[in-house]
Amino acid sequence: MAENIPPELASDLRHYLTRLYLALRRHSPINELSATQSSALATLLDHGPMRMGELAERECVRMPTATSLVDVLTRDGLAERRPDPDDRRAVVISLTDQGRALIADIRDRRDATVTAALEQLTAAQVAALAEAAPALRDLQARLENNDR
Amino acid sequence: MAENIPPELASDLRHYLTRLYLALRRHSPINELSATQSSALATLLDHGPMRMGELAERECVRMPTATSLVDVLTRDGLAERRPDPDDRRAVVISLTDQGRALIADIRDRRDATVTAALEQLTAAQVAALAEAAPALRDLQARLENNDR
DNA sequence: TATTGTTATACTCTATAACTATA
DNA sequence: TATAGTTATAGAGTATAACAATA
Repeated sequence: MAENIPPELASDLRHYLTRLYLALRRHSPINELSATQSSALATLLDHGPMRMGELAERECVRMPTATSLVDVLTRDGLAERRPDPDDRRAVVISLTDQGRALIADIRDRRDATVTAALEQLTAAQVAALAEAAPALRDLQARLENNDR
Repeated sequence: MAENIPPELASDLRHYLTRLYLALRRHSPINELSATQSSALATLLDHGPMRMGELAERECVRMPTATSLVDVLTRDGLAERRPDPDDRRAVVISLTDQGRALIADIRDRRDATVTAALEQLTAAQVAALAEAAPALRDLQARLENNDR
């Protein structure tokens, strides 16, 4: 494990990461979906149909919040509730074809935005980012784990 | 400028950055300040007293939002309004000593959280992150600029 | 009894529109 | 008339508490 952490690194990373997220978020498609909604759709796309409780947990929200979120997605034809055949208390949330197409399209356009920004960096900077990507993933995992 | 962007890099970075932000955000001090409030305090700490309109612009919110945010900060003794001596329509927002101490303390604790996670990575990973930090800063700047 | 989900209610954050006071 | 800020109002997102149906 690392021992000599450069003194400013934690502060710099926290600052840049926060700003990057806000910049990315500002590129969220206006007039289409909120960040909350697109996050839920992406979770459903990546992990398949799931029960309300699992969706709430993955999105780090409480059940009533998930209920009202799914209400909106259902109203807009992006997701649907079905009864769970194994447990009549439960519902299973799944994407509609329209929901699947929309979130895939949004992802493509967001990736294109980041690619366009990357193209304005130097080749060395892009290489540094590619080198650091796995460390970013692990850093995130550590933060999540230290959390719970 | 870079030309050959690795195909998965944009997608990976977007994903890790989003998750990292959410993980960092979850470490926000509970029962103390919301993300919105601490962001405003940090802006006031970094840039000194400013008028309501400037605070709104820096926080990327509209004026009524800034007004109610400052209402809360004032109510809690973290900031204060003063008349602008040069323009009797305007107010100047400044931190109180209590607000300054609180935001400095929050920053220190957030940095400590990130440092603790960094210490669990390998030395090579920490080096890769330190190497990539300037590129993260520039990537953010490009995204902001492409935006406006 | 315990669990799954919904309903009721409330607070924060955000916005637009209308207003007041001053420039 | 234009600008700085506030007030009025509304909608999204979040929470806790209380409830219904089922396990």
